[in-house]
Amino acid sequence: MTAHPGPPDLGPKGEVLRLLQALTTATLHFTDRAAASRGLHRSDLQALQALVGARESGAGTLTPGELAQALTLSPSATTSLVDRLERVGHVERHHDRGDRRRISVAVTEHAGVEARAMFGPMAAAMVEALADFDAEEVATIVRFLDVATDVVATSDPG
Amino acid sequence: MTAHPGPPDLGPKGEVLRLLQALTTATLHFTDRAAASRGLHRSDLQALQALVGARESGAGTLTPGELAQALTLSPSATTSLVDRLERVGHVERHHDRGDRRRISVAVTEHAGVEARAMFGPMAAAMVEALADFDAEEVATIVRFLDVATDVVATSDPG
DNA sequence: GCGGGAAGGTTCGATGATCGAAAGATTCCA
DNA sequence: TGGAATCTTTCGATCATCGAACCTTCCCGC
Repeated sequence: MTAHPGPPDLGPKGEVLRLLQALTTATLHFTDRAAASRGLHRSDLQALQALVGARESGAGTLTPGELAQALTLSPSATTSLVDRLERVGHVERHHDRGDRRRISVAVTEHAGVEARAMFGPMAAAMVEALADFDAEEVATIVRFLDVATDVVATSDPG
Repeated sequence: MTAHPGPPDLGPKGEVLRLLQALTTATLHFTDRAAASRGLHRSDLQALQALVGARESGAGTLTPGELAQALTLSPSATTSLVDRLERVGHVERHHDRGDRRRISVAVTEHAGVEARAMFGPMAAAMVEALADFDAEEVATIVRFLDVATDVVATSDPG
């Protein structure tokens, strides 16, 4: 035993932390594989996800500026990113009526199909796995995920 | 209503999916901020996390090869990564006794301090938030996270 | 022992994602 | 109408990453 600090045992709550990290790592690997198998990058997939999310949330489309903010990316990098995605037919640029400085970036139907191909099976597997939890347990899970997301979003990484 | 497909309403289980995505996004942003504020990259932080995890799991250290596999990175990129981290004093290279082809990469105490500074407060906030859940609920959460990680890890992104 | 192959890391050159600064285009306001 | 503000793009430079070749060290059959 060469005197390593070792993990401070926090009991079941420490287990939650450990599992959250494992989940994050697994998710990262999953998206990496999904992106790599299509010749895309992590940022591209993030962008598609943000755009699909915007469409489903009623916002419809995003501007390059909003996309840059969502991805913590510089405006110039975002231009390149949209160029890439447009080149392969995953998004389209449209001039905003009303404010013609603005560009609206929208996912194409083609991208929607690909997104479903990537994440659909996993989502289905997740729903199936959730069959093992009763309604009350699912409610607990929802409550936890809500709180956990809030903690992560509002924590300061120093 | 311009005939967007909209989100297929899956009820509470769909809510779980949505929240998992939100959690993933929040985590990604958190690590991005943590890395950027220290002049590090996402891969560097991933590497440190993997190395700290290895130390706490009893494995002790990792070789560049294992690190490459853990990060889905090419061997050459991993060499550069270890160079970077070594240059700023976060890791050390040691020749493996016994098999001198092997190099063991170990985090320094300095890196451990930084890691705690980055993730400690968030972990504490998470534990505090978990105080609102009784033992049975925590057990449900643990069970869910375990299953969810397994689903993500074993799903095929097509 | 002693060669030939396998395994682990590193070096090299090239690609490309990203950044910061500056420019272009358009809108808003005085 | 003129100037500041906003949004996006262009430009040049930096650096993380990749693939291929290389070097060292280990293992195995003879």
